[in-house]
Amino acid sequence: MYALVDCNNFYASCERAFRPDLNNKPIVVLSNNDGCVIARSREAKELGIPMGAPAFKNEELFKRNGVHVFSANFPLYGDMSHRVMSILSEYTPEIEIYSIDEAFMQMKGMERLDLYEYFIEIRKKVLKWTGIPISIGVAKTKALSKVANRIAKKFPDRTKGVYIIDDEIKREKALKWLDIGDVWGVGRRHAKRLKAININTAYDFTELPDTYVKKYMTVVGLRLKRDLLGFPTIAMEEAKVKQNIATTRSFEKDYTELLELKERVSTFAVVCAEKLRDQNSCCNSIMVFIHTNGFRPELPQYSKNIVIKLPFPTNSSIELSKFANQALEKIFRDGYHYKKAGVIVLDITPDNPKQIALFDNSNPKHVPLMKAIDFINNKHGQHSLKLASQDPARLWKMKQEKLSPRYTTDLNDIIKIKV
DNA sequence: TCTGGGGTCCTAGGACCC
DNA sequence: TCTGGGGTCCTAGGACCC
Repeated sequence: MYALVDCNNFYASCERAFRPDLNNKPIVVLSNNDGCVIARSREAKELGIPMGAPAFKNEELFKRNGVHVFSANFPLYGDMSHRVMSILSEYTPEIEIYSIDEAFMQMKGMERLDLYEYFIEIRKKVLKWTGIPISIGVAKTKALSKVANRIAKKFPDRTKGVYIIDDEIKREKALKWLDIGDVWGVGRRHAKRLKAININTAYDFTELPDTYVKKYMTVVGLRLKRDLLGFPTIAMEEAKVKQNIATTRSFEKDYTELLELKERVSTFAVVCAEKLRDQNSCCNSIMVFIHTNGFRPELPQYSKNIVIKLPFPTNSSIELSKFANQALEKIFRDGYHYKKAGVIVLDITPDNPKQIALFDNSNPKHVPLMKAIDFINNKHGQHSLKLASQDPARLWKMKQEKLSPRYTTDLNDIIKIKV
């Protein structure tokens, strides 16, 4: 059996874990720059606040209903995620961390356990140790465990947050209940096409001929169909190094000068380099893009990206910053109001062993230098040391007016208890 | 005034090889 | 009249996930 464990309203729950006064109150968490709603507590969902709603369009609604608004605090969410996952890891040797708030657990060899009781216990422990409520779906395949998880979430009172699909009757009933658009792996496009031919539920989908599924949804759709039928087809995946790493941001205001953009791009490249070193990788290509603000159609629009093939594989902040700025100079045009930029490192290869170029003119001194920089930044706080091409004052330059403390990752922010 | 950020996989078609 | 067969690599675009 597979279990899918999913944290309920994860970001909102993280904020609430340290603010018990917000129990049963509506909470929303905003994206970077305090832009859009990216998480809602149950109470906020019940107020009809849609996912992705721009914050500035909903200020009235927030105020009227006493909604507690938070800027995204990713260091907090990342750390809380880590805590939840490490508890789950104690209950099975085979776990796949699928996203910041979800994990698949394979329960091979545990057939004789009372799985319902087992997961109820896990749920209690996670709640007690972290303050995060979770829902758990269990079934014969990964896709079906996703379905079971939806049922656990939808009917918390009846399921106590754990639902198991363990026979054919439950499987059929669940699939007939689930709207096709809510099936894992069926997005907006496929849902629309399927509904047009009167395929409305997950069950209808499993009745389609293989040839049709293959034609319109490729082998991906075919695998999904098999998995929903109860034949394990989508396998557990082991943790892999990333194939692409992106660092991109919208700005808090428009930029018009090349110099301003260079500073941003330099910072993004440095962060990409840090992420590369963190997974012991180098990149062989780098992409830089810039955009004007698409929400202001009255202004002239421009967007462009460029990929540069590097002369040698590297994860040096200095090299990547240099190449990123060379790339930027090639695509920058005067006379536009830029709102967003990003750096993406591609063609990622291992740091060791490293394939060196025949005439490799990379500077070998960068390796110990980066080690020293990482050491210092780890010890004295992220980005204590920066390149001179970066703004010494600020890292992201984002609007973050409702930021909560970093309760679990910064000693200065640790929670205070009255005595 | 103000609208996020970060990933994966698959396929078709073009360019090239012998 | 009539013009082969078998490959690889790369890229862009589409679809999906959280």
